[in-house]
Amino acid sequence: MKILFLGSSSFSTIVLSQMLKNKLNVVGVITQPDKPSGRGQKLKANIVKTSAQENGIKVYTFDRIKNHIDEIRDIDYDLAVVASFGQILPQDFLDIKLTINVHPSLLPKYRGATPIQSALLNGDKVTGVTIMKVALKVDAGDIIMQKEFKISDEYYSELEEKLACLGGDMLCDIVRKVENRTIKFVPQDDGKATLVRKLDKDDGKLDFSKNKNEIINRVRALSDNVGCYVNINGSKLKIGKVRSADIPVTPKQILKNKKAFIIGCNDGAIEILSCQSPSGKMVTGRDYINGHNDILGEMVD
RNA sequence: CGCGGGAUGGAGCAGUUCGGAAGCUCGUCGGGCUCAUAACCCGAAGGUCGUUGGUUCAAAUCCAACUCCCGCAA
Repeated sequence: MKILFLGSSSFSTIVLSQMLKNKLNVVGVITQPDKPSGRGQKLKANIVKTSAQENGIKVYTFDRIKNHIDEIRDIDYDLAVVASFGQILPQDFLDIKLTINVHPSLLPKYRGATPIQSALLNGDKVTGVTIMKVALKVDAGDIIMQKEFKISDEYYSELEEKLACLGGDMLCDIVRKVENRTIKFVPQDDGKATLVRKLDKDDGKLDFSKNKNEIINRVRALSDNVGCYVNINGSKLKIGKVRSADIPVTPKQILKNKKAFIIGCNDGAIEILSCQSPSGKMVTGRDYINGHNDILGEMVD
């Protein structure tokens, strides 16, 4: 079965590599064109493109897929697999061949752009991967297969990788079902659907007047993608990893302790395990305190 | 040519404005104190201040070029 893959994020890359590991026959990859990014204005190839080329797969970069329908019709494929592509697929494309999507949530929960972050942000114990037929309405297509995944204490990137691998494995079964014509479609219950929006920098600001779990969940969900931060003495401090600390501290206050970087919150305290000041590298909380012992006892915002 | 910050003993930082004996908080090693400690006391080792060149009696500090690192914005 010849597969055409569409994706453009790190999640896509992992799904793709898992598919290749599972010996699925990926004949082509469609992704977004290179964009200027990073410092300077360097044109940076997106990771899906790089990864596909390394594996000798033909890559098509289409800014708007609806402008390239004829070219796609000329591609010889049987099934299109979409994973975090970032473009809404037009009906013209869906009419060509069966198109399925790998979505890292238990649909109809968390339709939209940030299913993984949302699960972490809400402190969910269980999430999962859904593979469904792509419909015009975003993430609303009929479900083909769904598997649960128990969340332990993963951060975003770890959970993303695990779910992407799970998705890549599920695709194996699905391809087999398509070949055997035993594939079944189950409509989603639109009444139970929730939609999650994109997150931006402001969502990464930590509020230490809130409870421990809320803060920790936010860091787990956002610190390694959008980024989490607090303001100390007027400058932003990026937060990497945190954990709960069993010491009573005034909310928002930095504990006067030279051995660890601990900030009080509503129901206890949070230890900052790693953080990064502007211009600096990500360092351990201990190292940060060593170089900035003047902030001990200060309040964060 | 998108904007900006940085490179100082093993770690994280100050010192650079206004050149003139290498400093802070830790770590390491040795010793002491304590029932005990993310506690304390004493002592020691460890740096050609990113690289190259320039100015100067004198450069971490001023000038020039280069290398590497990072934040923002996309």
